[in-house]
Amino acid sequence: MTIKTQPNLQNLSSHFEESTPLVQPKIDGQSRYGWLAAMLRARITQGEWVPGSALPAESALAKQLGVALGTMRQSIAVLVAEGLLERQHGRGTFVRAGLGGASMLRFFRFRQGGDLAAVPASHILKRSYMKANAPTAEALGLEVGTLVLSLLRLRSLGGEPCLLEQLWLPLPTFEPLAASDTSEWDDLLYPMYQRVCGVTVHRAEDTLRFDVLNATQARHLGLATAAPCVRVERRAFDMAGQCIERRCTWGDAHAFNYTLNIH
Amino acid sequence: MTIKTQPNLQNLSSHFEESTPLVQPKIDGQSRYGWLAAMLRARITQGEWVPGSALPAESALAKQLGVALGTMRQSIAVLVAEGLLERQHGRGTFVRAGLGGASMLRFFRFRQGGDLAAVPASHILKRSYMKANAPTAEALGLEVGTLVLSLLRLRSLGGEPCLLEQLWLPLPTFEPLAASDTSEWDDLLYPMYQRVCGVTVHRAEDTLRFDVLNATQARHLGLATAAPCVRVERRAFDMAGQCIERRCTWGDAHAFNYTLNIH
DNA sequence: CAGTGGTCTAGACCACCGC
DNA sequence: CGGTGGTCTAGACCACTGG
Repeated sequence: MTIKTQPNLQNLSSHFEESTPLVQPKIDGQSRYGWLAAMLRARITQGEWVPGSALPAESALAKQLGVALGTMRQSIAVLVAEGLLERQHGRGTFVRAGLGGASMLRFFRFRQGGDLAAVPASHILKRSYMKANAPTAEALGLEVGTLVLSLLRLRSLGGEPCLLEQLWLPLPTFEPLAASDTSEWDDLLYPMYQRVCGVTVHRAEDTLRFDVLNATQARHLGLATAAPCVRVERRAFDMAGQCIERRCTWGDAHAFNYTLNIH
Repeated sequence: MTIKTQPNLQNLSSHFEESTPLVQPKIDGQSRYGWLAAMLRARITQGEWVPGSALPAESALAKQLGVALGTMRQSIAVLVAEGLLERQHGRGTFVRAGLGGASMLRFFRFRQGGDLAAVPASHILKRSYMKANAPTAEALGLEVGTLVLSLLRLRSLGGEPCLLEQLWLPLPTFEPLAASDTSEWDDLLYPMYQRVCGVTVHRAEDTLRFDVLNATQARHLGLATAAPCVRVERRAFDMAGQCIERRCTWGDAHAFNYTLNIH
């Protein structure tokens, strides 16, 4: 006769009053690995293990939660597929550090000298508080008119301007960026969001459109007014799925170049 | 003591002289499921199971090949991830029918009346034999100057032209398309490739660029000469990874709209 | 070397499908 | 109902990493 052991929930009662309970009820009809994955997901998004750090060994987790090793592995595989975790043979299972290479350059061919991994220099042209208009409010899940932090930013490669960006960031999360000296900022924003504001960008959604430059945009990019451009509207999300950045990027349409695979 | 059984290779010797041997040597260092996947892949791409048909049950395959069920499942999972197979709970494991919804419309917003799944009507403007130029030869893996079949095609939604396409197809594979009445052709080419030429389009690679229309293109699309457009260059591949179509598609840049997710 | 994830086994039982 | 894929177990052994 086979005795089906029940998962073991002890040692998990130290947290309470969290937004997502760390010990979740097993929804009827849900697989055990799906339920394990949901619990791990909650513990990760709530910061029990910070991005870049290692989880306990799968064997330890399996024993702690009272499930078989294979089941534990399956639940971890779910989170790896979601991009939340990363496994390294012989080293451990790690919380992913967040998006690094989400460069807008992926949509353009400004590459000079074959340097595909070049990071364009960043120059903040303007920083201001601003009332959210309808698209920004909708993106960030705020009421129209809520105060947000807005940035105007020019990115250059080899001294040549290539991309113009406007960003809208919710408060008070990004309040730390309102005071610091913009000339000291990094060329990459997302690692800085993490370091300065404690926000990890885990996923982004980019929408591409054709557009023409207005006079101000054209001046910044060194192009003619009404020159054709590609406009990328991005929404970036943290690990909990909350949108924490709206961004519009403009680049010369003649430099546009993007390849994708269809399966 | 544990006795490690050796995989069983009997009942697989009926084919020989194939381009990829159905019974492959197990490369040293390769996992058993990787080796099983390679053998299944060869049997699929060589037509042992035609697209849309079912494979034997995983339990039968595992027994036939002398491996544990879990190992068999893992090898099938590889091919599912590659898009070669599709599993349906309670029904079976099937060879995927090929790309159907690879419409170029994904890049444009011509949708009228919210009908997102509308298939634009197809009209063949021209069909001719042509010597492959450098880009076409490179794409199809032919010598420059090799004869290929070329098509000029206009796609319309609600009577309004929206996309202009030129295609280059290798011979003799697509010879059957050279004779038939083009007014009888389907609106979707890929299912027709499969039915008429026995070619399954399994994967495609699309490269997007900004361009302007020449006079002829503009006339067909009902736009002005030199109007801004987006040009999509596609290479389509069969199950064996061979490029079997080169295609250029032009559409109004103002209708361009594409969203992608970054992880 | 100890500790990690990766592979593989041989079972059991469950959930879904179509007849 | 029989046949399919999906879940889960409790082990064993392998391969990689780092001190």
